[in-house]
Amino acid sequence: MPIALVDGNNFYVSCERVFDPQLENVPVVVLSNNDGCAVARSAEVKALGVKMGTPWFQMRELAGKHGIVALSSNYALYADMSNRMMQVLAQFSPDQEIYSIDECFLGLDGFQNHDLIDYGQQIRQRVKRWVGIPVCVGIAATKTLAKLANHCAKKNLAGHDGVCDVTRLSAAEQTKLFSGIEVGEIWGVGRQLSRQLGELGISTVEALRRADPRTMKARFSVVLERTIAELNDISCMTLEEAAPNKQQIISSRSFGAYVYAIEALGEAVASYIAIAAEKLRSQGSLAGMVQVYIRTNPHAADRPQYQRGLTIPLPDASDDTLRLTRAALWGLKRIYRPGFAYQKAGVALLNLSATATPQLNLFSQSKDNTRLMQVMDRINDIWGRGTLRSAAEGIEKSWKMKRERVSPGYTSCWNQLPVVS
DNA sequence: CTATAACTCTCAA
DNA sequence: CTAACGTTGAGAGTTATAG
Repeated sequence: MPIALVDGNNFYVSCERVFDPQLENVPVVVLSNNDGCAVARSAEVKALGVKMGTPWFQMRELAGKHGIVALSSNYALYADMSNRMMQVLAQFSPDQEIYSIDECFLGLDGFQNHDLIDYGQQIRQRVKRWVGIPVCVGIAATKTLAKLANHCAKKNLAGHDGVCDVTRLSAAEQTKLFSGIEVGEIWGVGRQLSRQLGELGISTVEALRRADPRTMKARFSVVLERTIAELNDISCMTLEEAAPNKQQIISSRSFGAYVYAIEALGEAVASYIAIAAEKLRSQGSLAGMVQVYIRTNPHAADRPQYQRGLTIPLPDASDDTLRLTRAALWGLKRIYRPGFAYQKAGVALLNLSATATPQLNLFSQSKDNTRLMQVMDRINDIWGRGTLRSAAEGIEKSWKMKRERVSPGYTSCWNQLPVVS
């Protein structure tokens, strides 16, 4: 019955520290794509009051004063470290749900005889020793409570140094613990709900736990009703071990500098299609519609604003990068307006269906380049993505995102390994 | 009218 | 020197549309 939620401590920062020990005990932030906002903060940075999502330019002064090291995000590195961590964690239970890049649930059915706090400590030690990443472990009867327990473990609200087992607490201890935690910490309770619950006088976990499920369902939603049940040890969310195929695949990015010309926008759109189509093929799906969208910078209030998207239905569902690209570029031509400073473009593949049973169209014109796509995927898998690509993606890619402080590909690129003498 | 498609809002990491 | 603020995906609920 018990479930553990294992979560890496400021995961991206910890990944960087594994390969550069000089970052240990130093304030470190990892920035989002385009070096925009802080997406991971070391404990030292959190102590300086830097909030999640703070734009880098806003904390620049503080960073200078306190020697904050800022790094561009290096997703190849984090994905690799994540895989290693998940493999180690899988050794601790036959039931694992990988929930995100840095956390997973472990089903602990049949482990009731173990000392779960001790088991949690073993998990922490092994991941630290074998992968180098510090993690915390929350244990409870439901996923929602396990997430909450993990929060307690991270904040060390219940002792036991990085592990919190809620099932071991008495009713009185639970009441005390939950009374001290804001509702917003609960999984599924975001900004809007926190505010509205607050207006009803429900501002702590304990208050929501005690709220009447029927009333709350009527006032808010089934989702909140389920959350309340989960807070009361009634499990409503099962462990999902196999990730289902995506229903939509999106690829979008901000540019390193403003883009004005449709030619550059087209290169970006073609590049994003290539990324999305690769994911599409890897899950064995076909796309029935292609969406393309462009926008100016909404934060630059003094500049003229423009934002538009278009969804293009395909005559036949396809996974052919070249066909999807043609559709997207056709759409781009329709929505493009000259004279604007574009900051971002994106594409989405929608209406996904399985490759095995393609919907046949009586009026089908062209055939997909199936073999070409297979060859392209193999080459790019071996030599890195973008090695073989359509000319539409462009060569220079002057629009590509800013990554001024990226760490080496420690685990993914031989010639970026630092030389130790 | 109903069934479904399309869109909006919220949440999460 | 200046300007500079992420990405991807899901689900629920609402609105628009087709038949």
